[in-house]
Amino acid sequence: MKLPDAAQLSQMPPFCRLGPAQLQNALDLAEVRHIAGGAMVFDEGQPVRRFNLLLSGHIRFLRLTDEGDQIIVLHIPAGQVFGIGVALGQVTHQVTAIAADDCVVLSWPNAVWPVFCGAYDGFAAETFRAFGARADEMSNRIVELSTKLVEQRVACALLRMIGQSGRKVAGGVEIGFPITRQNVADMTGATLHTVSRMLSVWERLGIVKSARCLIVVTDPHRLVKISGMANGDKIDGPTSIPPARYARLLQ
Amino acid sequence: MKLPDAAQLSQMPPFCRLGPAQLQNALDLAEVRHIAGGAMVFDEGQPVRRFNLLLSGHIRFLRLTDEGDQIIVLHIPAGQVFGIGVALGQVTHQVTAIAADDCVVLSWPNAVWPVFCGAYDGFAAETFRAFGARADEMSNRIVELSTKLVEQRVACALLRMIGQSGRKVAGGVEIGFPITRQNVADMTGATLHTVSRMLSVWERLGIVKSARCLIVVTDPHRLVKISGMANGDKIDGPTSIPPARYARLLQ
DNA sequence: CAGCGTCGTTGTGCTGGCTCAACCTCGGGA
DNA sequence: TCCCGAGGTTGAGCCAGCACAACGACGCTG
Repeated sequence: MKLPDAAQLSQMPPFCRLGPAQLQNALDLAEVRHIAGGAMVFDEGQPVRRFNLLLSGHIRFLRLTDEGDQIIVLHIPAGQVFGIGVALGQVTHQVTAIAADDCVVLSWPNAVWPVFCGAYDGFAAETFRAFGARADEMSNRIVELSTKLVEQRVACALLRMIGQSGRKVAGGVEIGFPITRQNVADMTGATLHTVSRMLSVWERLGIVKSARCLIVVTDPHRLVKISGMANGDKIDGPTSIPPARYARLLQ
Repeated sequence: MKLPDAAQLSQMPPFCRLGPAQLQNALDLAEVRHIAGGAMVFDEGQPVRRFNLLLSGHIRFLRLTDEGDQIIVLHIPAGQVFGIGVALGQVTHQVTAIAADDCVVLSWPNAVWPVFCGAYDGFAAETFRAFGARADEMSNRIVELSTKLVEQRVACALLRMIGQSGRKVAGGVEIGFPITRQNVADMTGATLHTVSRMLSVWERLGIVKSARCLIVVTDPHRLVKISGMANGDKIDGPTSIPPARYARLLQ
């Protein structure tokens, strides 16, 4: 549980181009929090007072409905800023942030935000970029929820998680933080029961191997096939446009 | 079809705090496009070369799947910048932008972006803010798609549209741009058939009045009731937290 | 080591909304 | 004037996935 140092901070994308003195200065202004897995970082509706940087661990953004459902909107990996209502013009947090595993979080008061943005152009630019990625992920989720079957959505969710936080282990790639069937259900708009059945079948087929709060994908390729994404998602660059896409758009 | 002038530009949030000389300068650098309803502004997968400001009209962001489904991700009202891959670190457009009605669009080459951002702090800040709102909307959509029935989602979609682009008319509020049942279906992840049935029933109940490509909401209050949102959505500020929300989060 | 809470599995029935299908209505073009 | 295509309505049947239900397995705490 040693305190974070400037070297560690300089690894984080928004800070990577700062000099040693600036890094130390940023550290001096920061509050360090060690957050246990499952604990809340901030809650939907709370006023935004500080903005945060996740040094290590994983944060889950979730929304709770009046009926008691919880929906996992995003997972934040280490190295990203989050809870930046100060930049987004939000007085209160729009989501609840919960530590998926043990986390180390730096935070600064809102007033520091413009200082950081002014310190060098890269800071705001890097944050913009991270936000573009999050917007893309959300738009992908909307497309999935609108068009895909539960089975495909679960496959997409697993692939997304091993893509963002996968850890190579013997015989496959495991999801880098504790995850329950219920969590997967909360990500895909399905029920615990359906997800459980699905993983059982996939385990029998040798596609995944799972245990309590742990999922290892042993055959990602087959999962991609199930997920039904041709390749259009997440791969950037000049992709050729499949003619079928225009079925309804053009006459 | 007269050309836009500096006065018009100064109405737009990202430009509202610029002086006359700066406005004229921005205008001089801009390309003006008049886009007919239904025409494409840019397409998913195309390289990002310019960023845009919508002077008037409405833009629809949509995604097309390989199966030929189209999903409407967002509607952009006049006054917002869009297609700013240059800021978000995106080489290619992630969505297709189509004019919902006749639009006037200003656009600038990517290289101008940092110039605008440097010209005054408010430009980047205002764009950030607009992006925060879009992220909120998408996160709301994800929650809706995950937890609500089609009927509630359609009600939410109508309410969102009259909230963003509603026009007061005799006997209700009409959606401020042409919209088909298919469009509504594309927004809610439903089918044309289901939406059509639903609007028929609502018309009989006196909740809406609709015609070809037009929907007028005559009883928004009843629509809110159907949509099933207590009030948690879109209203900002310190809302009290309903205890039911913690049903599953706390033991 | 007993008790309990969390997490997971599996079976059974039911239903919201999709698919398939047929038909209607309006508006524009030749 | 007729035709044609886009948009809209309505009916019938079916099935993916949810609700309900009961049980099993692990790991903590006292």
